[in-house]
Amino acid sequence: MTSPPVGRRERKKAATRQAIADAALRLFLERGYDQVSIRDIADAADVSTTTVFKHFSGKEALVFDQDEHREAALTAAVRRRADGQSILDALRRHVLDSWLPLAAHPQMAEFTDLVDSTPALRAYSERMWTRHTDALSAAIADELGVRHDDLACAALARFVLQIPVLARGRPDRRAAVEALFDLLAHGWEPAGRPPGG
Amino acid sequence: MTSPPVGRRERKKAATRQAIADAALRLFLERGYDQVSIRDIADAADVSTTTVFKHFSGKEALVFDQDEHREAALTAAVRRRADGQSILDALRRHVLDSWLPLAAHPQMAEFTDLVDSTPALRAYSERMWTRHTDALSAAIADELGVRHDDLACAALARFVLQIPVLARGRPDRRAAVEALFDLLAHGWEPAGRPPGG
DNA sequence: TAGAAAAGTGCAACGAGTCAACTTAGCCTC
DNA sequence: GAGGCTAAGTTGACTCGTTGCACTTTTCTA
Repeated sequence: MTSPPVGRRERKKAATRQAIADAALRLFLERGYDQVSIRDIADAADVSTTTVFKHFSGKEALVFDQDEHREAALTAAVRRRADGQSILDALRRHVLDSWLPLAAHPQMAEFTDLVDSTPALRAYSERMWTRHTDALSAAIADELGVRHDDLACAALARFVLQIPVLARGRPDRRAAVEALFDLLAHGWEPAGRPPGG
Repeated sequence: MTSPPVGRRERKKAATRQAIADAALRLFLERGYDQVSIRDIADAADVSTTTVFKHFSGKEALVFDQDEHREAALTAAVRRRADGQSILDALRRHVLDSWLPLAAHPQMAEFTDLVDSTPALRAYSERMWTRHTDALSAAIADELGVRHDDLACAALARFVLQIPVLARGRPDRRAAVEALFDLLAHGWEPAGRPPGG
């Protein structure tokens, strides 16, 4: 994935970072997020608390350790989609191919429980998705040849990024993702089916 | 609006609360959110920091002082809509009638600037809207006669509540709200107009 | 009038996060 | 290989949001 650190120095840095992340995850799963302090984590990783903050921007970031590629992958899915494929279908493909396997991974279960049972982490997790709205919106606008602040593009980006959040916790995630993309594609009031009319 | 506090005690309590809120807003507008501490506010309102937290759940809550009626109004808009009106149209009416006038109020301008320029407040503001998703989703499900965890209802509630967020900062808010409801009603890919196809 | 209940105070504490000064260790160049 | 540069890590003190506790004052009620 990423090129391995070459010097001893960088290897040690990476090792320290990993030790912190490992200790944090272990303690969080053992005791719960709120019952673990940064000091606990620093002690377990045998570093000082300031070192923890040198490697991670905050306590929540210790839980979500890999977010770099998401934005790039997202915009690439739009920009490098197959000929004739609509943007919405490209995004549907991307979510189905990239996010579903991750979410379905069995090792992910207790991790997901941790996030779902901690309000601070739930909020942070949603923000992680929605952080990419601007980039995705710009990519869509480029592809459609409209201005970057186009309202429909901004809305589409925002709503698409809510789909993983909405599908999380559903028994059949794949079906949920498909249904949600269908709703975005055709709307809640397609001619002849006004809900509650 | 709310029945006026009757006893001396409740009047004093309300006065203290108001003094805190006023001091907070004044200081925030003067110096910026991050440059004002709870202790500053307590001093300005001539109370102790503990008293501040007896009246407000946290620092952000000092900025948004009135959120009670929103949820009730939202679900009522769905449940007590006119005969033959679709749920989506009822929500569109409600947003246009209730939220637009508030947002357009000129006195609101510097307040909006404060919120927009402070990341913590932006995030909190979005959470204030989305906090009502569950209640709105349940109301919609009731009206449609489907289960409370129905996916389409949950998605509709969530997306509708994003509309004020999306419309904020647009030059023509009313047009933006209308356009966004139209998108939700008919989708991004109505037959014959596949975007980017 | 006594006393419960609520409102408020003061103080101390905790945890997250920052800052500045210092040490250590890898790396580079002469 | 010596000396110097730099990044990683340490230390300790500090700010700030937030909570808990013990206490006083005010107001309502039996």
